[in-house]
Amino acid sequence: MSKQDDKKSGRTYGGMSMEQRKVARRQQFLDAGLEVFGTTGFRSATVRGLCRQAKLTDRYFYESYGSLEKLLVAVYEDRMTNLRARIVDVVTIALPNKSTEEVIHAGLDCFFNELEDPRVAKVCMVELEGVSPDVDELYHGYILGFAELILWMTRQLYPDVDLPDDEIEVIGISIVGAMRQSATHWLRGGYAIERQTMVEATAKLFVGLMTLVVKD
Amino acid sequence: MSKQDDKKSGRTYGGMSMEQRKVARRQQFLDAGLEVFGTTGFRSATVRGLCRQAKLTDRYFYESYGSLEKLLVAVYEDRMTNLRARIVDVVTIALPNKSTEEVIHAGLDCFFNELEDPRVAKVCMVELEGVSPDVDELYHGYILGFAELILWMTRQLYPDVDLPDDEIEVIGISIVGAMRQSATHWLRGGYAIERQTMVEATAKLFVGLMTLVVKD
DNA sequence: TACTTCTGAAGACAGGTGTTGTCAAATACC
DNA sequence: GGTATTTGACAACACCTGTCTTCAGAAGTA
Repeated sequence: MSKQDDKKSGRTYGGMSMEQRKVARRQQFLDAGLEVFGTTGFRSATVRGLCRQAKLTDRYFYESYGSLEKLLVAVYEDRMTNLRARIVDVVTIALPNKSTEEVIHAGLDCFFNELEDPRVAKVCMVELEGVSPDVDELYHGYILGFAELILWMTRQLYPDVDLPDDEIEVIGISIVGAMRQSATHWLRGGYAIERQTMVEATAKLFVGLMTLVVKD
Repeated sequence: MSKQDDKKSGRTYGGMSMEQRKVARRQQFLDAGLEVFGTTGFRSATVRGLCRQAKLTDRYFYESYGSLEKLLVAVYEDRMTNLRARIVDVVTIALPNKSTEEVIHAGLDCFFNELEDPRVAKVCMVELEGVSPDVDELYHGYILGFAELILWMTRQLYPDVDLPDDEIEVIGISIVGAMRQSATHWLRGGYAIERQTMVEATAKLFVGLMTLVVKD
């Protein structure tokens, strides 16, 4: 109540304040999580192995995240917000000037570009499936959000699409699934396919769908 | 070497021969596996819980399958061969007489019909992802096979599609991904969406793609 | 009925993991 | 320099799971 309002003194150490050390450690765990979950996979991950990777002690892991599941979610959300933001950037820049096909190509190229890091691809495309009910909820929430993002972009291009709402939702989800599966395929094949090819193939799904829907 | 060639005598018990009892037990585990993996999920499954569900002892589990992973694969392959066979049936019957759209609708309706059992949907759509490298290999082999099946059907309808091979492969995989994701969405929503709606929405992906590819 | 085989329940054992506690060394403040 | 705090390594503990063994009783066979 007097001078120090914080219960924990929080003095500086190693040239960093308490707060700085905490965020640094969180970042270390985030990096280690991407490495471990993105290579060995979540299922075989252990707290000890993760701390070894992060070069930190178990205690800090429990202080920072508390469970492997929470760290997994943190890593996922970190990369997904990044991925999403980049796509939104690219597309909103392309929207006013470019043709429909060019916008689609730009968005997909951005998508596959971000997933060219196999660890990111693994964490964002496959590792979250079936971990726990909570994670499932969050994961499919993101997928739905991604679908809505795609639908929003589509409406920018074709404001007069006339389809039942539930069908539109399913179509959006399907497209996300298509992107997910093709990205997984790309990853599993060791990125042997050219990114250009991935973009053009998936773009055909978009374009085909749109020409169909608009001409309806 | 004399009369009994089998090392294990294999006499009858409970009115069944040794062989009969073995296949019966394998089936019991298969059923229990579908139930456990399809509801609680593979990750939280244990040998003990599975045996309780199957009403059999641990020993028979190790005799019949040996590991949860092998049982999971067995359950998966069992349902997938069934699913595949039904779709092939429906489509090959529809192919000569019906229009393209009708064939696509018939195939998709069959697909979603089979997945209306939530346990089957869960096992076939989500549970195999990221279990182990071996299972991954097998799983994505099936996905690839499914993609090739779809491509084969497409060629029956449009023999003169002219696209690079690698693009065609990615497109096939994408379509499987679309079906997978929409089915997962359907499952997660407790089948609130009409099957009809699922079929029509995903059919638009097919039809759109084909009109685009053919008109190229 | 006597004997062999099969079954089911339970327990024993080892290995791995999450989690907490201990303690010496490093670092900062006075 | 002396003292308090922070850190890192490691051991300890409890728990769960896979796996194998034991053993009494059921079911068939002679």
